[in-house]
Amino acid sequence: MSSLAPDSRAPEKPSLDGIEDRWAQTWENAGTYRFDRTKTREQIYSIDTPPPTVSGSLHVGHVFSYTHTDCIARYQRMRGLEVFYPMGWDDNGLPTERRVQNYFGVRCDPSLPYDPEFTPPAEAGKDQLPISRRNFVELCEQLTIEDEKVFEQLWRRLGLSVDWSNTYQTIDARAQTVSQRAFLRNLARGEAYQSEAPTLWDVTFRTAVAQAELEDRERSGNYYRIGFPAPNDSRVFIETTRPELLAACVALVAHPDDERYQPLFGTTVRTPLFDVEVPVLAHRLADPEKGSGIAMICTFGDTTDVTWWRELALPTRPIIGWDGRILPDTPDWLTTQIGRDTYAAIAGATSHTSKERMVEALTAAGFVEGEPRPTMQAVKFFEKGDKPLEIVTTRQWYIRNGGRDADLRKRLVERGAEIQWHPPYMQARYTSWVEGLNGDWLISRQRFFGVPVPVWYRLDENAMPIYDQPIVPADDTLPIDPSSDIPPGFTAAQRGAAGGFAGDPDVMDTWATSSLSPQTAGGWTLDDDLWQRLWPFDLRPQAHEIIRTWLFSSVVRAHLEDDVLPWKHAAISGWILDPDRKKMSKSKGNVVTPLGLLDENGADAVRYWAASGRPGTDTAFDVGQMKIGRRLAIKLLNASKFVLGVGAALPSDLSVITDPLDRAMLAALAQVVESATAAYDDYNYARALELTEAFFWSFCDDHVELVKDRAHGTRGPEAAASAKAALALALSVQLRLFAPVLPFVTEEVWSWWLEGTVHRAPWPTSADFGGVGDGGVPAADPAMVSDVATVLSSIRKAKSEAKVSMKADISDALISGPADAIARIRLAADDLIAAGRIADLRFAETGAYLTVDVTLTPEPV
RNA sequence: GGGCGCAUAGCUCAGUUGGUUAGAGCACCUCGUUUACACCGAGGGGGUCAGGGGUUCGAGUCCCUUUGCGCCCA
Repeated sequence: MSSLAPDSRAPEKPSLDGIEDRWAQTWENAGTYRFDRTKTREQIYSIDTPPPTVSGSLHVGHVFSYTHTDCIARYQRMRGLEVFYPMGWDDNGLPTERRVQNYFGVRCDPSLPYDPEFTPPAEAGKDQLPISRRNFVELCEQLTIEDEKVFEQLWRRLGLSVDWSNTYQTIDARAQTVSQRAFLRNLARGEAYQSEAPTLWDVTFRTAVAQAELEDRERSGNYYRIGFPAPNDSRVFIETTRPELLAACVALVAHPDDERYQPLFGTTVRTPLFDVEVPVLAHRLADPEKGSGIAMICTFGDTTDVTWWRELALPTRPIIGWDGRILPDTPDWLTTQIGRDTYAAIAGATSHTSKERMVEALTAAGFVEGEPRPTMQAVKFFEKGDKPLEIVTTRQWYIRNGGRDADLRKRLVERGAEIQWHPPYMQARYTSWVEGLNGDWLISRQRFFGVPVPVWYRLDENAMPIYDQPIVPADDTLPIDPSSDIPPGFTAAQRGAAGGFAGDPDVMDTWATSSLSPQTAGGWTLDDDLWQRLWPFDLRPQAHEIIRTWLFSSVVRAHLEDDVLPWKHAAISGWILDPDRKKMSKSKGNVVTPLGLLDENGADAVRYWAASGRPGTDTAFDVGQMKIGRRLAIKLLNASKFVLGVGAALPSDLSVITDPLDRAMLAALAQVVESATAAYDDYNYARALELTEAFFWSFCDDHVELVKDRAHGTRGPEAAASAKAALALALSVQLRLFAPVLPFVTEEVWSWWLEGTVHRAPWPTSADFGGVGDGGVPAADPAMVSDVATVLSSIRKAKSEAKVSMKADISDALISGPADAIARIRLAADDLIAAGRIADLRFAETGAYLTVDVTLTPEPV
């Protein structure tokens, strides 16, 4: 137990004003949350803090979920564990690139040389200024540093107990080293590989995207019914929403059981206008109910086309370029004049324009039957994009994640079952995602601001890359940038030359680096001493919408590298909903500024609201809940001022607490300690807060009122000493119970009368109450607390109904009820007489429930 | 289409392995300024626990089913 300060220093008029800045500064100066790396793994609680995307806007959801983690961190710290609680910034990737483009009015053109003198225009112009990749990356770094400051300021205001001497960026040298090293080890073990394959492609950003980044969106379209010339002057009608891909058609397909088309299987038809002979094939994925029941397969219109193409071993006839436009050169599979002329009409056009032109041409030539039929269809989009994805064949890097390997997939599903999920049902998200994987994890991106893929390629005599055997850097040279660094055994002059080398131009996707956040923060391969003290981590806190990306990819990396889970626990936070139960988002214009909330309500109040949200549960944004939190914080100040004002001090010996009511109150508090601890151990900070708060209010309303008179010494020094010791002990315990949620006000009150910081004080246990044995306070019967409270409440009710002051005198009161309850209440008779101003208090052992009959003393007129 | 979750007072939500009379706060009404607290306190009204069926001595809680909402996967 902390030693007692000689004099309490409770101010005359306690206030929350100014305490946030004062304590934030004190904690920083004292290193209160600094991580002590001399502790061993058993003494440490390690947190894999989510690195927020700093280029994104500050959101009240950030405040919400990071508060949850901080409550857990503070609890574990008070439990005596050394908490590893770093902060990372996720700054690479598309959001930053887009922000830099808009902020500075530039765009990256990798073909341009680096300009060391470059300074961005003072104001973003109408047309984006093309700059070199290195200049672009420098602007990204410049801007993210500013963004990080804003985030850090918010976190400090909120009182996160992060060790601010331990931060990282997902683009910094450490993250690059870790990401590249992990990748190269994946490569050496055959877990990373490259493949030239059909890839989902965002034409706006001109990069490949992964399965985890897709989302379906409903789009309206039109079915066009198009007749394919078949033998004997007949026609086979297909219905398609994408007639612009007709030139890419490689086959028609129907379900094997579809009797309408069974006679056609094995025959060929010709594509209208393009006049290419294509086979009619059977495949189970063809839906007889959809359109005419027979579909054209193009390379590639959607992911089903890819499946058909692969399983039916069809040729590749791509016509969509990386920019989403129809390729300019006439393909060689178009051999007839009409075919080449038709193509010439769409070459270079956008898909929208080429669709119009194809429909026009097909209609004019009589191949379209009937009118277009409107339809709604699910179209795949990049989650950050706003144009439908195309599928183009590109060379990309992949990491095996079970998407093409049933055994690995099974192992990864089992890994998910080993995680302790909070709440448990979130495991289902993980399992359904892993079981639905249909390909390996595509990690390369044709972008600029990211960790470079750390390989080079030899160039053949025609200066074409030889991809089979990439040149890898020496491990001790990491991190490298293959676009500026030279591979071993080559000279700078050989870059791009026949017989020379070329660097891989791609960067890794954000998830390929952030999946290594524990490795980056924990010093994997860079600081083995630290790493051994942290790994595997204890906790991954995160939001549920990124279970399929961040959580799963982190499990994959740890599984492949160390054959372990990266953490024991995953705490999944819910979303913030606006009062209309809609998800809050920037685009809906219903976002509240977190700093404004903190200014208006105070950090403890905002934290109180956040901590009231159950783990994993979506929670309504509710300023009212913050007002309650603020009221609670003020109540803590005032109640503490009273307790200390009567001269209460922690007893050196609990035996001075002799009064049965004091002992019963402490016994009840001991139960709260036990329940709140169990709730925290279950990561349920909300439950722990609720239990603590409920006790605190009754402590203030009932216990303090009951013992006030006795504590002032009206019934002798021993009776007063018992009351004051019990009040002080109860206050100390309650401050510690509240500390994880309300770090500022609890620290303020702690500083009035106790040494050190409440945030390193021991979490309360039965030892605070003298142990659980016969000598300990918990041996008292907590039922006395509720019995006496019931009587006090009845007395107040009588006065309230008589519309008199609580100070009014009672001439006599009769308490009736079961014998055991009466016996308990008799023990507090003197306190009840004083609190109720009762002249004559009597008891009767009758009735099943407690009742109180009150006669008020007539007021003198 | 498959799965997960939610539905309790006007509102926001608790309610632990099934167990006395279902709770809290806000809002509303009434009262009270009392040497911790007016950034306050006390008291009060308000519920067919979404509907239906079942298990049980006993169901807000467990099972089945219907409806509505949200999300995940396809």
